[in-house]
Amino acid sequence: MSNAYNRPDQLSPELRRRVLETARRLGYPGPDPVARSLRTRKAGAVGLLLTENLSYAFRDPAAVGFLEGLALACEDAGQGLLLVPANPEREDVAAVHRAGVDGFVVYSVPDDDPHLAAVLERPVPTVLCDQPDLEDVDRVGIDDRAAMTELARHLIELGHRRVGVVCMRLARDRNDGYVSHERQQSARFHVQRSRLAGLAQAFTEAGVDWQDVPVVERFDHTIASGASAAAQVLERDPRITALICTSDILALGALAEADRRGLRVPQDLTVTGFDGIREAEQSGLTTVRQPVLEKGRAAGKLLLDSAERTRPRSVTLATELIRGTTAAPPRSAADERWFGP
Amino acid sequence: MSNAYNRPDQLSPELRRRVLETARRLGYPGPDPVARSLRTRKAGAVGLLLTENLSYAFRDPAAVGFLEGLALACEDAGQGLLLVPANPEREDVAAVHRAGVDGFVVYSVPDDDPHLAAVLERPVPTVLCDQPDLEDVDRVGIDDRAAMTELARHLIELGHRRVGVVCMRLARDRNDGYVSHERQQSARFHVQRSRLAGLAQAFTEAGVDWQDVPVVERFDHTIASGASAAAQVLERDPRITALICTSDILALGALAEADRRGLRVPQDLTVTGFDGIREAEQSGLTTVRQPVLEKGRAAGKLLLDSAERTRPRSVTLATELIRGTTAAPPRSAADERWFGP
DNA sequence: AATGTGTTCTGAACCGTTACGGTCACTTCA
DNA sequence: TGAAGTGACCGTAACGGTTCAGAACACATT
Repeated sequence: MSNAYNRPDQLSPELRRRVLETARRLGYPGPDPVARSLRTRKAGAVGLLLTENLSYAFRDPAAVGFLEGLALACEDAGQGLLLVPANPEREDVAAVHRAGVDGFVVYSVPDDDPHLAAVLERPVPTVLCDQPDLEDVDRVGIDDRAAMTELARHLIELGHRRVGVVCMRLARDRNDGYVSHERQQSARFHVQRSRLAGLAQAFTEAGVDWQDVPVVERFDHTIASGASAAAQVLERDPRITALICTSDILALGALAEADRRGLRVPQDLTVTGFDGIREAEQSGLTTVRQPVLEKGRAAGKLLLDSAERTRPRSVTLATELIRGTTAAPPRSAADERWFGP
Repeated sequence: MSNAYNRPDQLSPELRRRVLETARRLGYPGPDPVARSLRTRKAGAVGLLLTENLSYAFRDPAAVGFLEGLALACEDAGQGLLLVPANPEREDVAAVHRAGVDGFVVYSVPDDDPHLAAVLERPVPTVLCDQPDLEDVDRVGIDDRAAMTELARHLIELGHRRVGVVCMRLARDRNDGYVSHERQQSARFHVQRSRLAGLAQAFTEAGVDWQDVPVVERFDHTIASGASAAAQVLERDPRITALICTSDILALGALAEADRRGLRVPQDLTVTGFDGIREAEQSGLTTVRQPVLEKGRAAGKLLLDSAERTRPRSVTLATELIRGTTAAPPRSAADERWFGP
């Protein structure tokens, strides 16, 4: 039976014909993929875990880029890509347990995510993306911290000393508002933690007291969130000369808010992002371009070539600082800095 | 064993503890999802078939919107979403056979696609999207033909009579160039066929000989393709006053080409699209907005509520004509029309 | 003590496939 | 003619769960 479908060379054409003929007559729909998977111990698919509403992945251009790269790698290997429905609100890990896959890619989830723990318990290879190094697990990512430090130094060189920060969700709980120093350091999202640390380092080195820098967090990663967060920063300290956002999406919101307030960018206020999505570069934002597609592809390859080399392996991709329409701080602000307020 | 994990009420806490304890000691990784699927006859996932390179789905905003909606529906139902790697070049149907899913959504593939045939042979519910009605299969889509007719009438009202068309791939073979009348009618992609038919009807009714209207096809669905196709149309007949594209992506390319040629839009040339993607509406394109997200969600719901109602069912969603920066034909062209060239 | 009732636990059948080894017929060559 | 070799075909045992019938046991009732 099996041979008739999958191994035509193992039997005579005559028999094969006969088998297929009766199969059709009996209404046999062809070998069952699940049973086959059980027997061969291969699901023919890769699982993707992202702790966001699944649909979010399609709204964030950076995530879409990552998906595209990952899909590319899967396609090359003839593997399916299973999007695992992991709702961040509910702690329902069942979906992870039920996923019939040969391996997992985990994309930017908090360190303490129960879904992540569930994935690691499964006896299949796993690749972590945008996560800290974990024992015995493959990893792919960028040097968020160094990239952000570079961006910060660029601003510092231009003369910016009074800055504000808008960042994404730092942990699983919703905390829309100011971020304490403590919360910054104990942030559960590796990416956000690293980026903030990079900023803190650069500005501290430049003699700025990081404690005084307002950092505002938003749970939802949308342009609207970016705008409202920017507003909150500007209300706390209207005299900041640069608004650093930890993602382009947030930065686009900040741009909108600046516009609403009649602030010219970059003359009155410099805004920066992170990721290098198309919309951001089009709008002239200063940002860090990271190879999201390449990241996805690398994650897929790492997973699918699991045999290769000694594991765990770690891939760090290069980033590039995009100098958009940044400007020196406005005169008044610069003067203030030199002569006091 | 099974009970210890899934049915805690069926056994004493003491035994459950003991079972789990020894399981852990033996390094048992928890129930195997594939074996469970085999027994329960549920894969817990929905398959998505699109005959494009998988990664393409993430590059086309309309497709991304569809995916988002579908993902939304799957998430609600706690189902995974499996992207089936179906390469349009190779006729490798194996991936369809190997997909462990409880049902399929098929998104805009040609009528004669072998992958589609393979899906229909599988004994699982299926929902077709942007496909013609098929016996015994659920369907969701829009009225492409009527929508395009409406758009055409709008142009006709403005006075456009000399138009050109840029369309997407009409069949599985690559045919970058002019499209014969015959090829138009026998197009294998339902969506493209319907849109062309809608145009033909409206313009014929307005007294335009459809045979004279240049229609140029492009295999790849990219902005660059749109631009080159627009160039081809304009070379064939530089005096056209409106360029109708069957997708926004192509239309964006046409806009770029118009710009390159120094043609002002819409004063010198009117350009229209189809889909209503964000970039298109931002650039003021006249287009038909279709609810892509809703389409994906509807497809998912239809599939997941398979029990409900009598099948097959058919859902047709509403579209909306977006009147962008269309203009009447330039004077010269209008004059020509009245007084001859 | 025998019977009934309810609970906890055990064992076996089944899901549909593939891998493997064995049977059998038939060819080849000494 | 018989032994060895070849290839086609077939039967069976897993794969790892879930489910369900019924065994075993505890306890209450007559």
